[in-house]
Amino acid sequence: MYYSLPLRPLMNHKKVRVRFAPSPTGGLHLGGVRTVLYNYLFARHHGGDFVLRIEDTDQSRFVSGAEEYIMQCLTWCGILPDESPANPGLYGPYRQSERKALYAQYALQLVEQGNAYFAFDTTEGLEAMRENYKTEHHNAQYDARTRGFMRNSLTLSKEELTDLLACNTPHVIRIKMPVDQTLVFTDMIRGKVSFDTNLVDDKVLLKADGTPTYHLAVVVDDYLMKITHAFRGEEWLPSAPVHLLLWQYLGWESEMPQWAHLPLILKPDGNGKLSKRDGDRLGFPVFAMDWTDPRSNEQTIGFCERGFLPEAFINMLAMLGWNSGMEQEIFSKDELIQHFSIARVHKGGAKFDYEKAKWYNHQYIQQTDNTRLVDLLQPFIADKILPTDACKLATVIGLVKERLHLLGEFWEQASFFFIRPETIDIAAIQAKWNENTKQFFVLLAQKFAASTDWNHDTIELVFNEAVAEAGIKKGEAMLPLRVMLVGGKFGPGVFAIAEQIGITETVARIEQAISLL
RNA sequence: GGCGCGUUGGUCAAUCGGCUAAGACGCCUCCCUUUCACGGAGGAAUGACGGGUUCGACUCCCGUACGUGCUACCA
Repeated sequence: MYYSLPLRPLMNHKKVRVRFAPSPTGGLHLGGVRTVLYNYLFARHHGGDFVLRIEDTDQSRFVSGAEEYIMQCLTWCGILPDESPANPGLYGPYRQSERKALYAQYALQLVEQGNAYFAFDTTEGLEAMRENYKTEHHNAQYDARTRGFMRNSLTLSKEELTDLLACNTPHVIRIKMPVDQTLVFTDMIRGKVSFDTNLVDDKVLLKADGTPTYHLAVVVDDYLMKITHAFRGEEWLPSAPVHLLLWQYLGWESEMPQWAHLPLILKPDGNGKLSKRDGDRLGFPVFAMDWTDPRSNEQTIGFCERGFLPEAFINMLAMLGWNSGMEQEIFSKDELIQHFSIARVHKGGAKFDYEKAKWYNHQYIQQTDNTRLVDLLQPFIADKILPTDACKLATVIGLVKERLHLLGEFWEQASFFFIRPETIDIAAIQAKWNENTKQFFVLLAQKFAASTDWNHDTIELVFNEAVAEAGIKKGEAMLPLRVMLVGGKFGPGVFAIAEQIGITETVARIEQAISLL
């Protein structure tokens, strides 16, 4: 038997509605943010709604604070949902734990229709089955081959079943996978995908505690919330036939959303999908924002706290698995919305490249104006900069921004503007140091101290005069002056630095350096 | 093991049968800059493999290899 669902046009008369449905179990991963982003871009592009639904049915994995954390991340990224637990629309509640009562009726309906059944097997019973029926070529699973040997409503007599149910014997409801069917559906990214029903197991739909598994919950919720397009990670592809069948069995086939299974984000080295551990191991963030596990108190750094601009983070993520087809790589959020199309999402997984991510951030730092950078920089310098220095911050940022890839690098690039360097690279000065240069710097300090005008042009004029009077080469003095003021061989133009730190401090740093040589 | 999905430089990727295969990151060289960076110019580096189909294949088909995902009363 061959069964297929027709592909409906992408743009139909219904309003586009998409959802992001995370489990509140911990930090929000790069892949998660990208899924949100693609949902958001697709919804905005088509003038549709973007819904946040919290999939918190598994109490054993629930982590307190995780939902609030997810909202914070979305807020930081600037990709807020139109409907969410915090901002309900017409299709609430938006937490599965609050929708618990909804699901059982549908599972029961499936049992009545003969598409599902009660199963009373214990953990031990299931383990025994997996052990007994596995072969060299097949893993044993709960399916047409094995369900006839298990304790379920297909094998139990009517009386036994009634008794068991009457005694509230713990049980689950499983879908009854049909035999010898080929299920075909059209994925928006992958095209036609097909599955043999004989190879899919009888997934649990309703758990013994009465909560639905993901399989039942997505279908029911997507239906009730009128979701038209469903994006999720590629790891869900193997269970798509179960969901397809559920839409069909529940009689909602014509309402089924179009699926798009997104490619995975892989680790930069080696193989496998990117995990938090890879970030720890290779020294880059994996979560959008800092996450502290309430149980272990383990802290994990986020892109935000590492010094990424949200626009850069979003831009970088958008390009990881999607491409506009143009040469342009820097896209504002509005441009992303305008150009995004699901047809241009890649099929293959993409390795995450932190260097490229930093390059995006670097680009955004360059094009962000200094006053906004002053605000963004606050968390990174609040404990370092005196309030009296705050006014010159914008100027300093303008001077050093072109060498920043992360906001957190600001202090190492600019601390000398605010405080005297703790150590200076004496060796770099000594290479050019002799009695003549020493006399030059003594003279220079005197001239600086006597200056009335103090800006980079006048400073350079004074410097040139001193060079001429001392009879040395300018090249012999430039680098030592830099090292005296900065501490090392780096930083913006030396006269601009002198201007910013002021006459007194400039003279003091020169004199201190001379005394050390 | 089974099943699904994938495979263009080290990485992200363009190409929808005409390719002398874009561009970006990273790397290297040079210029600019008496520092570092920015900027500019250049360079090295790519179609997994084998069969078809075709006048012509990176593009289509098949096989193999490799990668990856799933194979829970987790999502």
